[in-house]
Amino acid sequence: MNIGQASAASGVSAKMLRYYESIGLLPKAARTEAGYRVYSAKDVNTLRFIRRARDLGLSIERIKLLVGLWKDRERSSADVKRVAQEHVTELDARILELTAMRDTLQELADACHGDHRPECPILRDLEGGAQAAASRADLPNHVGTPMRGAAEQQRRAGA
Amino acid sequence: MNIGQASAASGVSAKMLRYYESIGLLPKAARTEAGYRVYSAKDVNTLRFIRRARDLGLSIERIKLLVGLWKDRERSSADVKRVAQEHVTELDARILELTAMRDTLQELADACHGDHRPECPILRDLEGGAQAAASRADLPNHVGTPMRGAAEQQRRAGA
DNA sequence: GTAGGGTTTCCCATTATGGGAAGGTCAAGG
DNA sequence: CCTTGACCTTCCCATAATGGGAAACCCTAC
Repeated sequence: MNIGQASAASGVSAKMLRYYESIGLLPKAARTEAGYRVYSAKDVNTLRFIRRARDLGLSIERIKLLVGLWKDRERSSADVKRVAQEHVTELDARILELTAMRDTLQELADACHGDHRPECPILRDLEGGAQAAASRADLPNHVGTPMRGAAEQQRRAGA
Repeated sequence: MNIGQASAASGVSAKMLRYYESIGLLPKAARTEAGYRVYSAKDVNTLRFIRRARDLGLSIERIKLLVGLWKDRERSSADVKRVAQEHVTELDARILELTAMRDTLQELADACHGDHRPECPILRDLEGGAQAAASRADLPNHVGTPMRGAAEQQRRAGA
């Protein structure tokens, strides 16, 4: 199997196949005399595994761990579960952040007339954070001023 | 005001101040004879605006638009609202994706014993996507096989 | 043998951010 | 007046995962 065929069979682009090999997620593929990479059906299985793990949003680093556990007959399911659970925790955190942003922005947009006039609560809020935050302190589910920085810096660091 | 003071007053790092200037989000700052950047209270206002917009997850490109509208006395609130609404739409899409991932992974983790034994539904699922997808077709809120690719590719393209 | 399509490697770009080096500046204290 | 430490400057590098594209090579069918 050529790289193109392995790519088609696994749903992983040829570009990524080479990349995964280069970073050690995949072992170095065998080569033909001409230097073409050669893949087996077993390799395609691994690729599909990786593809599905990526679809679940797992990072390459975590996928490396999972592939290792997958190939290890002696693994404990606890190890696998821990990796999965860590990712769920991160997803939850990210979802909370995005939801807070979404809700705040939706509230502001709802309060905006959206007509030809220049008056706009969205800009007013961005302009005068603290004051505006006080004025919408009674609204539910918004990104409060004290929240800013902390969670945000986290997200940026993690991303 | 030096860059350090503007940074402290706005919550935007000095590094980012220079970066924003380099990409044209900020006008070129005035300089002292020695070449130090100089900022005014008005500049700090703009920086705070940008900071808050970033906290709401807006991209630099959209913030450029918003800053433009903000400074434009002739703007229509409809223009501002549209930009905000576009971002809400993207946030919603991302939240849906992450939630689907989260739910699928949580279901798999819940089904995993998490003990010393190697048997693990998580790995089984990653291994045999199609079959596993069929076996959990009755479960709610999971990442269905037909969903994969489409939404995922979108996310990756957009990210 | 030649055309067309697959492959290889290498470099570049993306997004927004931080780290760090080498060197200039400024203010306070000796 | 000179030193010291804190600040500033620019420039390069790194991040995560992916795509784009060029130049050169290979293979197969006609």
